[in-house]
Amino acid sequence: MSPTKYTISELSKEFIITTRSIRFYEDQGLLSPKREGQKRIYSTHDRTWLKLILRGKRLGLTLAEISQILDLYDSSSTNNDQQLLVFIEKIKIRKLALQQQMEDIKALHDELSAAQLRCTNALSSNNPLETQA
Amino acid sequence: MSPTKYTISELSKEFIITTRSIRFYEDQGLLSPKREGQKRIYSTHDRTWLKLILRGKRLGLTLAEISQILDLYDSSSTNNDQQLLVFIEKIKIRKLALQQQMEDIKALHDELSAAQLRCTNALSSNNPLETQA
DNA sequence: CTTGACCTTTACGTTAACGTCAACCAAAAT
DNA sequence: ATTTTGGTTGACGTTAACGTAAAGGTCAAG
Repeated sequence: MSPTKYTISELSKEFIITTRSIRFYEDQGLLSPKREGQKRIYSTHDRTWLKLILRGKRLGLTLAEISQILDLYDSSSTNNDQQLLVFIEKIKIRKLALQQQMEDIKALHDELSAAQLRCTNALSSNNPLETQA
Repeated sequence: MSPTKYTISELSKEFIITTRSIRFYEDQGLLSPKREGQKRIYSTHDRTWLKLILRGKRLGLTLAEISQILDLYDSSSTNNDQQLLVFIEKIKIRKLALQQQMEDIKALHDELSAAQLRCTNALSSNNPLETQA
């Protein structure tokens, strides 16, 4: 069974980040672990949150943006219609940005594939006589 | 016909970035426009390069990473097999990172959709005929 | 001629996201 | 008992990617 509580160093090892980073995320309000005495104790929820943070980072999001997205995850607990509509709008905008990023990735991936092909074709063993640009 | 030469301010307007940024990219070796006297003159090639730079930024890449990718685009002009093999490896690694990013985007997108749904469902009075994008 | 629009270089300032100490505490191992 | 291990809070340092003047060159229009 996977553990239900984690120390800061356990998480830092699992995700290969420094404890400094984890504390920094807390400073910025992205995490709020419980304490046992002085020591931080992370729940599975905290761990999930951390995973989401790191995924956001891989996508090039700033911590501020990630924070906003994390807020959206809890948005359904709001009972204020006005707020809900705001959330829905924010979500739509985020999804559009992701759409754009998806297209960017596809384009870049295709171009890299083309470059890859040119490289392999340019290898002299495959192409003993040609040196076309 | 679209122009074949651009001033720095034309490009800055077209892509909605500052001239400072454009000059900075040149400083970092990502662009090398010709000069007419003192003034920078950008070719369509430079413009394309700039587009690639901005796309890289949208993907959260650093300028250093973008620079390396731009190098890969020209890699087929190399005639050194050893270098070509290095390029091919680099391209593979880049493509793997893109793959990871793609998965991250899909996951996040799905989760946002779920959150979106929870939000619409949480709206107090049912709007029975409401649909969404 | 001088004003204004656009361009230039040089250089210091700023923000985000940590890195890197320092000085400390507290439980566990030797 | 003391060393080791792992944790804590400051607080200052660092890097990337620009922002923001400062100080000036050029060229057409008024």
